[in-house]
Amino acid sequence: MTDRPSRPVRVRFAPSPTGSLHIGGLRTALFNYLYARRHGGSFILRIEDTDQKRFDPTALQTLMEALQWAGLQWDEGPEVGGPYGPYVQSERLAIYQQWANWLVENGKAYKDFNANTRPADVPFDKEARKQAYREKAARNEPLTITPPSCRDLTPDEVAEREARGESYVIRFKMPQSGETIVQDYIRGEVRFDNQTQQDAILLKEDGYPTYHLAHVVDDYLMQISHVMRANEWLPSYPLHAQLWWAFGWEMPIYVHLPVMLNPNGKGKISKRNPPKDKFGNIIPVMVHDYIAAGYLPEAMVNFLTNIGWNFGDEREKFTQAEAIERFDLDRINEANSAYPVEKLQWLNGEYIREMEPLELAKRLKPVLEKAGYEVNADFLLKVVPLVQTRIKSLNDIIPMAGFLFREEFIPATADLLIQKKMDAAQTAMALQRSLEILSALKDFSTAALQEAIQPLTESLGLTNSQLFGVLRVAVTGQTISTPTFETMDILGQAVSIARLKQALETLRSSLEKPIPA
RNA sequence: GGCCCUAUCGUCUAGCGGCCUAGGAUGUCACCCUUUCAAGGUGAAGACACGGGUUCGAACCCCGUUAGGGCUACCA
Repeated sequence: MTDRPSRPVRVRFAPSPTGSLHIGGLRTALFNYLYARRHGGSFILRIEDTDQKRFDPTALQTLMEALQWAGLQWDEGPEVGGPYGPYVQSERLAIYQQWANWLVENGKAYKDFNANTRPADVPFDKEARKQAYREKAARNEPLTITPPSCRDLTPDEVAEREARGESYVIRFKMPQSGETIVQDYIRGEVRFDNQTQQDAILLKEDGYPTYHLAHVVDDYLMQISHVMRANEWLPSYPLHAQLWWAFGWEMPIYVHLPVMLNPNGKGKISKRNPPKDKFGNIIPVMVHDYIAAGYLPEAMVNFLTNIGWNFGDEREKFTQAEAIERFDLDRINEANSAYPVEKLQWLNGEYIREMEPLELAKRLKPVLEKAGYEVNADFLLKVVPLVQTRIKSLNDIIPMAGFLFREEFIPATADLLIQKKMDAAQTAMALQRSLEILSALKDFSTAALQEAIQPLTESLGLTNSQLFGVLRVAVTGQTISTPTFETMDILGQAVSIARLKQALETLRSSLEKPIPA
């Protein structure tokens, strides 16, 4: 098989709007998008909102925001429209009902009136669910209501029960013997024994379709050429294939993508059990958390493209345009992968470092403003070179250089001011002498500061690290900060000197205090 | 429990029967640079899950075991 498509490429991303976009969903969308662009095809966004219980009115907007942030513009779908709309499934109910009835009329599906045999709610939690299945199996109880007794009702019986106003669902008549052989682009042929299959519900009691029906009908009507979806759908693929065959429609190519697992490889990455990094920090799962955390869309896209697929040439860093040029289905991995967050950190840092300072400033501005700082563009541009190699995410600028944008200054305590192998008296002396020099300075530029202060290390018998460290903490209030002289330059002479004096005061009062026992 | 998928350094991956004494990246560690933190430079440690086949030859093909993941809903 080759991934040269035999018909116009039309792929879709079909999320269920239950919240913000999941990071795994973004990757699925991305693979679809890359493939569409690679072959000059169309990328379609379809909203699968057929579960009224999980309806979230804000989700659609958030979802589209996330896709747009990542630069995945859809050619057809909500807002942009298209020739095969509507693209929201809840607006297509009549279509699904029509086709469900067509299946019934043609003997491929049937009305099931046994609403009272509906199984109790399946536990949502994965472990609990698994446990429930195990227990049922141990008691030799049927796991589900198979086979439903309405499968072989006569037309008269059906008409009679319908006339009585009994509610029903429409179930698919799955073949009860033989096997269903399906083709997955990545895995090849997969076989399922039909005896292990059940008659899935296509149309619910409320008239809404299930995913199974809706996606087949829509993919047909929208002329989808490739169904690229997460591999958790593989077990229901035989159902879907049988549906295509029952309708007599030409099937698209199905591509079951590997999924992303928690960083420790245990379980699918999920927001319900948020994964943690090695420091115990929660790793975001939703795209919006990454936006809020200051990740760059270009880094995110690069990162995600590298999981389950790789660029080749041993290149880790590439643009989306470059990825489009050589994206192919044949090199998609079949195995799931643990979510490698640390690579995202690294890549994000790489993108920050190679960015034009002006561009970085533009992206940093809203972050600072969100933190409550007023930002002068020229001033920010002076700060950018000092933070560019030091931040891995946009938000890192707050702890690193937030003090430059704050009105109020939080002075350091004496123990922070005192550097390694120094005492309070020595530190005070260093500050005193520095103050004398700096007060007299006419030129307060980085180079001049360096030149003026440097000789002091020798006369005080200190290392650069010690003396500059004292000044750093005095001026920034932090032990980790932007470089000392550059920072003083930006802060200006008056502010710098005021802070040095303040530090000196802190040390003097600590010297006067009796040493605690 | 049943069914399905998967298995190369900690992690993401290259490899598609001889180019493999298994390559890259990240992470880790060491050293250099150094004004803290970074960045940068140099280097090190680190993997074909296991057992059978097939073959002159196997990380690559087949079978089994083990492990992981998924599905088993009137959720997608």
